[in-house]
Amino acid sequence: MLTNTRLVHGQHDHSRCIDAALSRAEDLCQKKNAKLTPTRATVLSILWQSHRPLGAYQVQDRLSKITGKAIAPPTVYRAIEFLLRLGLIHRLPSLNAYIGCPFPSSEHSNLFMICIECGCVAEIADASLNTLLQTACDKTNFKLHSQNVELFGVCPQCSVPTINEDISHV
Amino acid sequence: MLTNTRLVHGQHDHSRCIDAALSRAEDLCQKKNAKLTPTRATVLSILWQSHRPLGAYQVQDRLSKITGKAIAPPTVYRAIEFLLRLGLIHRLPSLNAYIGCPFPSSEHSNLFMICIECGCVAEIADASLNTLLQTACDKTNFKLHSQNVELFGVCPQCSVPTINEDISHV
DNA sequence: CTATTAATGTTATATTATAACATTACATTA
DNA sequence: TAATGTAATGTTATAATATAACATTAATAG
Repeated sequence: MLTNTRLVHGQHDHSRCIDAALSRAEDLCQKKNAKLTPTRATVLSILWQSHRPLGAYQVQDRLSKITGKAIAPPTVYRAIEFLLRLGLIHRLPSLNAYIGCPFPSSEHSNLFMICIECGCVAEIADASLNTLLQTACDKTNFKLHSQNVELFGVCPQCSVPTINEDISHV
Repeated sequence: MLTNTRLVHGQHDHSRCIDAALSRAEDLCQKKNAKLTPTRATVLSILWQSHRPLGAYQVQDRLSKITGKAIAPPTVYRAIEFLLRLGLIHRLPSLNAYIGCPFPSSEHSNLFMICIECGCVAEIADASLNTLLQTACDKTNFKLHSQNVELFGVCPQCSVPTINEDISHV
């Protein structure tokens, strides 16, 4: 089971997450002959600032602040579309929000664990789950193409009773 | 495995689906002491006109035509909210659309098979799947509250090569 | 260098959803 | 029955998310 649960749900040096994500993105773009332009790279890094997803207009705000100039929605949505196509980010439909993908080049199940307390999102790629979903589809002759699995609940950090509501891990 | 796959993916007397849904709704409202007002009942029946989900503004159009008067968005969203709360309908976040629930009173997995050809949506309640999801969450100490599982693919009707593109089953 | 394509900028607008407040319907009970 | 409270609906305005359409600029290939 491939997952970034440990990082998302625990204290860690997050700058390494960001660096790794950008480096993976560069590799993938090289491989696929796609251009990771400044705008696209910045949007990706914005989506990696934390393990919480951001809405397009939150990205817009940050992008605008970083570049120091006004950014129109299409700019953001184009970058998002590009990153989605390459599998570098995911859209979480139930949140209208976007988040960096921790393992963009591996086959995975688009399974997200969304904390309803702190908003952090961990991703899981689980073969046995995929198999089971595939089996359910086979039974009814449904040809599975893609999927979106959103699990809502409380992450380990948030379910520990704390004095000071520390959510710095996300 | 509880499912309405057979109905959704095959020819059937759809008026019976509608009648059954409304009858279930009446029972549930009685039990829960909730009022199935004309507006709410009409919205429910609109969402049961086919096995394809409808957007809120599509519901608005139809409700407006049925009642012969202008309907404002809040009216529709309130009815939808009521029906969602009772579990009589579901929201499909990836489609911004709503669909009647075929088994509102049973525990189920909110698992949807969405046909990318004809748009029909079948729902499945599968204990083994729920167990597996629960297990995955347990492994990472994530306390699961609710879920949304959307499977995209091609339904059996649409994957049969046909001469006349018959999608009357949905 | 120039033609072509890809990327970005710009303006406007579509689509989905909700806030805030007014009014009406309905039930309870004084 | 009148007064009261609550639930439901009506109404207006607007927030939040997303895209269409067209203009401009940058990058790349021939």
